[in-house]
Amino acid sequence: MGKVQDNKQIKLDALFKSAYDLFMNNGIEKTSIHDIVNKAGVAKGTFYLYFKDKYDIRDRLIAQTTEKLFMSAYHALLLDQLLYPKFEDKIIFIVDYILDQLNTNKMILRFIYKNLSWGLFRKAIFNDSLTNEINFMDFYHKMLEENPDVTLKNPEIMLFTIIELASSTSYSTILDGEPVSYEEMKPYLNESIRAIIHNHIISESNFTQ
Amino acid sequence: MGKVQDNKQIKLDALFKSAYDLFMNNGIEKTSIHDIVNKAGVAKGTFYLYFKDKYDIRDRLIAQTTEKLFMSAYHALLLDQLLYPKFEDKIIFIVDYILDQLNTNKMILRFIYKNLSWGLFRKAIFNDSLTNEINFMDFYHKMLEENPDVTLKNPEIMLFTIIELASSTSYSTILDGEPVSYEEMKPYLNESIRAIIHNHIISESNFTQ
Amino acid sequence: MGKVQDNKQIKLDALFKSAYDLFMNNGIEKTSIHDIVNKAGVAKGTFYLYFKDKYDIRDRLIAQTTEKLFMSAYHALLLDQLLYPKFEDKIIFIVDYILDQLNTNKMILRFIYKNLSWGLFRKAIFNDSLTNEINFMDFYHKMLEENPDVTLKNPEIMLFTIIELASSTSYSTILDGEPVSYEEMKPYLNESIRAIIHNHIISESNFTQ
Amino acid sequence: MGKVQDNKQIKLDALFKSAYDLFMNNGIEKTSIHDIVNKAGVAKGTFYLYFKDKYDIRDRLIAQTTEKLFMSAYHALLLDQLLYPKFEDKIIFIVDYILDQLNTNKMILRFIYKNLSWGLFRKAIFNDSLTNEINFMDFYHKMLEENPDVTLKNPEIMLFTIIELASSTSYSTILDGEPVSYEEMKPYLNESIRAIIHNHIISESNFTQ
DNA sequence: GATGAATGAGTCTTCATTCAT
DNA sequence: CATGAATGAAGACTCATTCAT
Repeated sequence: MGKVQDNKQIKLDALFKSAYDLFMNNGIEKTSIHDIVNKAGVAKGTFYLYFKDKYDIRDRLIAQTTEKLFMSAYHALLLDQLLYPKFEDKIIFIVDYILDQLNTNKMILRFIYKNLSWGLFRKAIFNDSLTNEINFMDFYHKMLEENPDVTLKNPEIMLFTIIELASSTSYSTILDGEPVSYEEMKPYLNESIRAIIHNHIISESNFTQ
Repeated sequence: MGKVQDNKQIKLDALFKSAYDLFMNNGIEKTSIHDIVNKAGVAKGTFYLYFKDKYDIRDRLIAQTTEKLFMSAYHALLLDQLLYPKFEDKIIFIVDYILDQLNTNKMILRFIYKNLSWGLFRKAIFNDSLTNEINFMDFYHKMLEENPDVTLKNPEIMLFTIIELASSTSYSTILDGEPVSYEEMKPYLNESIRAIIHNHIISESNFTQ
Repeated sequence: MGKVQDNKQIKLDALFKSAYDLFMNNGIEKTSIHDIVNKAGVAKGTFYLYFKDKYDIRDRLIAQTTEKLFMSAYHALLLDQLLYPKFEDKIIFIVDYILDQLNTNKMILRFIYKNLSWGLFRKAIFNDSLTNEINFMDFYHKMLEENPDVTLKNPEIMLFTIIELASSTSYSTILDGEPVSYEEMKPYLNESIRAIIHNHIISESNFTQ
Repeated sequence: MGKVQDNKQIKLDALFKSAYDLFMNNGIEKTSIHDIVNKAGVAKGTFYLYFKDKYDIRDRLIAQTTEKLFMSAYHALLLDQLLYPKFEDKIIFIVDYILDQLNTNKMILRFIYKNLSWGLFRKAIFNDSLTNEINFMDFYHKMLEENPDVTLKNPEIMLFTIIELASSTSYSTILDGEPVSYEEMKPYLNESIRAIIHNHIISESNFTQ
C-alpha cells in the first residue's frame, strides 16, 4: 500500500523535475509531452494520470517556483530582520532578494514571467493548504501588524502594484538589458517602490506625504 | 510600373489587415499562415514574399498598433493641452487615454501585451523612419522642453517605469479583473504614477513636491 | 458465501447498467472501458473478471434488450388477444408494438440496429436457458399452433423476412426521417408485411394466393 | 496547368483506390489514414487536401460503389430487356443481379451495408450531376413509364421497401448464412418482393392482385 | 476476488515551408 | 511576381489490457 503510494510520488516528482528542466532550458512551447515523459522515464499515458495537459503541469510548476522564491526571501529576511525595522525596508529587501535570485537564474525569470497571472500568483503565495506551513500572504500581513505605525490604504493593491512593477521592469532589464541594465535600473526601481509605498501610507505620523 | 507597385501595396495591406483581424479574434497561436492568406485572398507563397514568418508580421503589426495608440493619445492631448499645463498631468492624461482605449478594445491589449518588449516598443515609438511624421519620442521630449520647471533624473527610465507599471497592472485588471477591477485600480495607479514622476523630478523651482 | 455471490451480482449489474446508459447516450465507439467502470464505481480490472471486452458486454446487452422488447410485445398481445384472432393481426400487433417503443426511445433503436445480427437475435429470442421462462420463439410457435387454419411454407424464413424488413425500414424512417417519416411509412410497412405473410401461407382455404 | 490538374487527379484516384482496397480487406475501423496514404504513396497532409476525414472518403466511396452496382445492373437489363417485359420482372432482375454481385464479392456487401443510409443511397443513385450520365432514379422512372399498365401507390416508398428488404436479408444470409443460405433464401425473397410490388399496384387492368 | 497504476502503441490532425508551374 | 499542391515531421491525446499488490 505504502509502496504504491511511494511509487506514485516518485513518478510525480520525476515528471515535475523533468518538465521543470525542459521548460527552463528549451521553453514551454519547445517542450513536448514526449520530451517530458522520456526524460522522466515514464510512459506517455502516465503523464495524463497526473496532469490534464502541458499547461496544467506548467501552472503547477510556476506556483511551486513562485512560492519557493517568496518563501526563501522571507526566510532570509527573518535572519536579518533587526537590520530592517521599517516596513518599507522589509519590502525593498524582499524585492531585491527575489530579483537578485532571478538575475542569477535568468531561466526562472523567463519561465515565470510571461506565464504568471495574478490569479495564479495568488494561488501560489496563498499556498492552498498544500502544506501546513505558513504562507507568504500571512507573512505580509504579519509584517504589517509588526509595524503599527504604518497603515495602508489598500495593502493588496499596493502589493500587486509593486510586484507588477518589479517583475515587468526586471524582465526587460535582466533579460534584454533594455532600456538599461538591471544594475542601472535597480536604484530607480527601489525609489519608485518607496514612492508607491509612501503613497499608500495613511498615518498622522507621516509628514513626508 | 506604378500599377505593379499598387498591386503589391494592395496585397501587403490585405495581408496586414487579415492577420490583424485574426490575431485579434483568435490569438496568434491559433492563427495559421493558411488562415491569413485565405482571408487576404492571396496565395500561400505570396506571404513569404512579404514576410519572413508569422512572427515577422506579428512584430510589425504590434509596432504599428502601438504607434497608433500613442499618437492618438498625443493628438487628443494637443486638442485639450490648455487643460493640462503641468507635465505630470499630461503624462497621466496620455496613460489614461491609452488605457481607456485598451479597456474598450480588450483584444488589442491581449494582442500587444504578451508580445511587447521594450525593444519592440522603442522601435514603434521611434517610428523608424517609416513615415516622415514626427514620432512619440519627439513629443515626449517636446513636452519636457515645454515644462522647463521640470527636470528629470532620467527621462527614459521614468517613461519605461511608467509604461511597464501601467501596462502590467492594466493587463491583469482589465482582462482578468485581478486583483481588482480596472475602475477600482485606476486611482491607485494614477497616484503611483504621480509618485514615480515626483520621485524623478530634480528642481529647486518645483514647489508642488 | 451468499454475500460474496451477492456482491458479485451487484458489481455485474452495475457494469451492465453503466454500459447500457453510456452506449445509449454516447454510442458504443465513444464509450471506453474507463467510462464504464467509472460510472459503475468498480475498478478497471474488475471489468475483465466479468467480460472479455467491450464487445462482449455489448452483445450481452443487445440480447437482453432485444429479449425484453419482444417479451413485452408478447405480453401486451396476451392481454388483448381476443381482439386479434387472426395470425397476421397478431404479427402486425407485435411489430407495431415494438416499433412504437423504438420510435419512443430512439436510442434503443440506434443501439440495437447496427449491431444486431440474426445470430445474436436468435440467441436473444431463444433465451438461451438464461432464465427458466418461456422464450419468444416458443410463443411464435404457439401462435402458429393456435391458428391451425394457417400453414406456412417456412416459418423461420418468414419471421426473418419480416423482422429484417421492419427493422431496416424503421431505422431509416425513425432516425433519419428518410425517405419519409415513420408515421407515413407505417401503413405501407404493415401492408407489405401482410403481403409477405399471405405469400407464405399454404392453405386450401386461401384463395388470395 | 493541365499537368497540375492531371497530377491532382492521379493523387485523388490513388487515395480512392488505396482506401477502397483497405476498407474492403480490413474494414473501416481497422484502416487508418496512415495506411491509406502509405498505400497510395502520398504524404499524410495530402489526404487532408482532398478529404475532411476518414468518413468523408468512406461516404464518397460508398456512393461511388453503390452507383456502379446499380448502373451495371441496369445496363445488364438493357441487354436482355425483351426477356423481361413486365415491370416486376425487371425489378426482380435488377435485385437478383445486384445480390449475385454482392454474393460474389462479399467484401463489397460488408463495406456498403453497415454504412449505407437511405440519404447516402439516394445521393448515390441520383448521381448528383457528378457525371452527365443518366442516373438510376431516371431509369426507375423510365421503367415505370414504359409499363403504363402499372401504376404504383408510392414508387419511392416501394423502392425503399424493396431495397431495405433485399439488402438486410442478403447481408445476413450471404455473410453469416443466417438463418439460411443465400441460395435457400433467394426464392422466398423474390416472392416477397413480388408480393410487395403487387401490393403497391393500383390498376384496373391488374387482375393478379 | 478486487484494485487501479502503468503501459506505449496507435490515431488523428495541423502547419510552416518549398518549389514546379 | 504569384500560385497553391505537396510535404512529412511533430504534436497531443486515447485506451484496451496487464499485473503487482
